[in-house]
Amino acid sequence: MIRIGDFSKLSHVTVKALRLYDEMGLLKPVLVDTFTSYRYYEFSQLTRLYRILALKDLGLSLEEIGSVLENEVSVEHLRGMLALRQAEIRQRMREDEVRLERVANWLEHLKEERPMSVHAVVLKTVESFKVASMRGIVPQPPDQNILWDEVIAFMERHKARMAGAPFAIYHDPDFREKDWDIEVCQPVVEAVPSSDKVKVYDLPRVEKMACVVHHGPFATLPTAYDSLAAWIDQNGYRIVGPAREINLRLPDTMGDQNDPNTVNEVQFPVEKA
Amino acid sequence: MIRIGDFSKLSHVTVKALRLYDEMGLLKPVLVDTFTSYRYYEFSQLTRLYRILALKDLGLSLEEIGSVLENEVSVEHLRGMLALRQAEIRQRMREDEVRLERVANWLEHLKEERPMSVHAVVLKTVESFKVASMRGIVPQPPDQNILWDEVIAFMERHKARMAGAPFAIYHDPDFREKDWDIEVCQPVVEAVPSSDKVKVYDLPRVEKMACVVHHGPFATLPTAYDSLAAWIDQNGYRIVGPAREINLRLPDTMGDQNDPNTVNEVQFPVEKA
DNA sequence: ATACAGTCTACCCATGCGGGAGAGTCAAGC
DNA sequence: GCTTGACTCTCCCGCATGGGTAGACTGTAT
Repeated sequence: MIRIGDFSKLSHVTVKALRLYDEMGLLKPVLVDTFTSYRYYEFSQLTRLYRILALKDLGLSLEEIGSVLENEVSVEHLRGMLALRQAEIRQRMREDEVRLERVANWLEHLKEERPMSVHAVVLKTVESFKVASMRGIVPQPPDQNILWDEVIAFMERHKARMAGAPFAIYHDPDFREKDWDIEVCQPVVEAVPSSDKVKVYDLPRVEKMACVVHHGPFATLPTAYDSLAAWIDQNGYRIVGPAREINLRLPDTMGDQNDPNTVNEVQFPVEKA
Repeated sequence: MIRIGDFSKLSHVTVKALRLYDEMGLLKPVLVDTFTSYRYYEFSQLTRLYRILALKDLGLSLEEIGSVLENEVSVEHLRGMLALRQAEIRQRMREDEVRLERVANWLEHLKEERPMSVHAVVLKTVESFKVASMRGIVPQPPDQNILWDEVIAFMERHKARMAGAPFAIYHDPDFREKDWDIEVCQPVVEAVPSSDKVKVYDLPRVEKMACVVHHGPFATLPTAYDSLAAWIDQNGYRIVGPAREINLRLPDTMGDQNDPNTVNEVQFPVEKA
């Protein structure tokens, strides 16, 4: 019978860990002195300890290891646990690859620019939600207020309640001089019947949406598009749908194109290329 | 100015997380009501929040993000942090590969055997330590007590203190019928001068030692070797040095080859093949 | 007898939040 | 003006696997 320190040296497992395993019931000392509470181990317990370490190496939690050691799990069950672990590890490796790519991308970027001058891009999942929308062809983006007037009137007529910031979807796949295909959308709380011009429907969920927030007058918005496009390219994604431009904070005076406090979010649905 | 719940919906960051970022100083609301303690945010703060998320995606801790955002770190420093992250991620991916291999190996094993009938193999690093050793050619392994007698006498003569379990190193690269090249070693606390027969020296550190504990009479020890060899092979390692057989618990009666309570640990230095 | 190394319990810490309790606040509908 | 329901606030606990420390014993060697 040996004391915990020697058992620790033997096994290369810290005393702290041994005490934890004792407490969790994974490895009880053969004897605990009633008066001093000293733990006493046997050499033969190394077998069990090594089993614990082996299972831990596989990535099982201490609790799982406990049930495996107590034969509380069938072979089938254990197989299931391991298969699950396998899937988890593979998942994490995939994530790590993506992360690695992103880090490399930043390092690349850091060569030229001040760290924080770049627009920060985030990927998020956008759930489905209900909008009142109107789509039409307008000469230039600022002319979309023709569409907005209709939607606003519609909202008031139906006493519909807004459920979020208004936004526009730019359906043209590429840049154009005139005749833009724009859909203006206002999220609504509950369904109201569509009218002739204004449709109410559920915008489908988007699995991966690359988003960037832009802060400044409208004229500077293209820089946000540039950053976003560059990020999408460099991180190995591709655009798979129309852009959304969300008006988080509208100009103080309606239609002022130069208000420096305007805030927009630009979004592109993307997929791994 | 919007409340925390709306800011949360906007950004897809939970209220809990926003409160944490506030507390950590990463993202302070523009206004906190003095009486109600309500937090009020601005749309334009989304930019900063997205920066936080982007840095978090790279794997930086919240604390690191804090210093980056406060411009407390130079571009060089940030580059260093990211390079470090890169190394960490690569390291983890390598580990995951090994883990994956091991899990697959277990799944393979589970087809045939009861889960716990296998010897549990662990890899550990063995630091350098001092031994009193004697090496010689003996007809059969049990004859190594000739060597032991010398070492024991030497220990007593020098009043040397033991620093661990005695063990034997089997220097023959393959199995043999007779004339085994065996070195018996007794770890000692401090250096004593070598004698003619018994040498005292530092056994070098071993980076990766594959170890298995065997519990049972000597005759059953070969099964431990089998398990260990199989594990080494299946996990993509190869043996790069002589085996060690550590006598954790010797037979109750000296030299009893059939004591069922004998405990040994078998070790092989290995390398990734 | 004394010194020193080993061991005990018990508590706080880390990470990035999630969950919940209990109390207070805001906006809308009547 | 009052009620109701949805928000929000501040604590506090939990997670997983121990690391670190303090204060009190204990065991062993000189």
